[in-house]
Amino acid sequence: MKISELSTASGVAVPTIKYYLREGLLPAGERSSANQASYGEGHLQRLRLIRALLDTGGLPVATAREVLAAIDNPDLPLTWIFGVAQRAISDAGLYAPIAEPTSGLAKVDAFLEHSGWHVSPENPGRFGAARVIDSYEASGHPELAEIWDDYAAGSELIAQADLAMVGRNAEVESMSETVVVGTVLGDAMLSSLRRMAQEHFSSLLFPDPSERSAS
Amino acid sequence: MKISELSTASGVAVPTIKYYLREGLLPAGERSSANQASYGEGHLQRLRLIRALLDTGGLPVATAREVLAAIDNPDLPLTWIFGVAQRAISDAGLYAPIAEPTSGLAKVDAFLEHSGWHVSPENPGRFGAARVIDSYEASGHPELAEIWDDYAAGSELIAQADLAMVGRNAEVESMSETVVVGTVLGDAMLSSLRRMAQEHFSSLLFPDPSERSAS
DNA sequence: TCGCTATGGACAGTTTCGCTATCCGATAGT
DNA sequence: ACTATCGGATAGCGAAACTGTCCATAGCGA
Repeated sequence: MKISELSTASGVAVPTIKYYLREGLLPAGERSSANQASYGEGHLQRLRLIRALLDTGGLPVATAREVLAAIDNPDLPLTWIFGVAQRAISDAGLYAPIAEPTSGLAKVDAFLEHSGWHVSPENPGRFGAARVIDSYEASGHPELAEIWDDYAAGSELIAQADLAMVGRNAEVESMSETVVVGTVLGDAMLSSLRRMAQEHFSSLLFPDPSERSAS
Repeated sequence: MKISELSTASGVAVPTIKYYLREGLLPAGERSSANQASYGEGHLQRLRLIRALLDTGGLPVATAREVLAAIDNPDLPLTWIFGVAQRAISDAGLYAPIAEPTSGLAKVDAFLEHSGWHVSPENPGRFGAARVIDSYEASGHPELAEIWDDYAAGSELIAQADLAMVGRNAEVESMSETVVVGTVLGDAMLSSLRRMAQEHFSSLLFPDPSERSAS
């Protein structure tokens, strides 16, 4: 397969593929001569994975490169892959370490204490959650932090499902890829499900006769 | 308060405040003369809300403008505010309507059918979830769709908490603001909680003696 | 009152990101 | 032999979110 065929097969424009090659997201094809390279099924698969991470997962290109490098590294244990995937989606400033203690950080740590969750201090989620709580307070809506326990209960279910997936077929070769895709796309899935569930319960709480009264 | 004082009080640079004024995120100050305007406590509060939506919620400026306009409109019923907030965080292409049926869309609809969730066809979450499932499949990891039920159960808990918050104090004046902040920042909160819960259950499943063995 | 500084407003410039377009010299295929 | 592609390198583009520069004017201390 040459680059133009890879392009039509994947739906990704040729210059874009060249860009991904340059950026190291996609490994180079097998060079058959000075100006000819051939790409295989693996390249097509990789390209689809790239688009999933970028389009659906919303990762920046630079981050996708790191994640893909982690997938390609066979020496990384699976538990590390989880961490790599986490750090990847936590690239943004939201999850960056917080230097000095804030009110939100204290609340997060208090929760970790009483819930018994075993979380290291540098977990990006710890900083992200702290920042969200601080934002609740800064924007004048501290009461939003009250629903923390229900959020945590939901997250627990979800994370257990995530881990169960790993535990079930930890031997599978492509497991690290599954972990990455699951972690990266999982956030998008959750947001989508929350939107739907919100509408569902909203329609129960506030039945609106003017809209979709009969199903 | 003049603009420079508003700047130091909020930590937002003066040119940035001017930018927000231009973009209509922040209402103009009260003009006292041709080159003097004074800003009040409300402006400071609004600025903090803006930063929460942009920085923590990750909204683009244009979207934040729409959300803020919805908050400012006293005629919108609370149930609509929910929809506005949802559409706001669903601005990206991920949640855009899908024209022709896809495998993912069929799976989402099948779930809605058997779960009894009452969700309108144009709910952005429906398209987002469908796209994620399609990405699972395209990237070669369709097994990830298996955890759907647990994800849905978690989302249900979370959405119920969201709605309970509204039901509890629906009379409060700033409720629409609370709904928006809660919906927009809720996604960030959830992602953070998921990161922490993942680490917690990961450490249970794969105890790693080399790392934080003693708490 | 004088003069310095700050102000509000308009507008142009900057940076980053993710592509996209243009060249170029070297084949591959006919 | 000749022309259409190919790969590779480099430059350019457009959106987004600021940031910097100007300028006429106004506040305010000396």
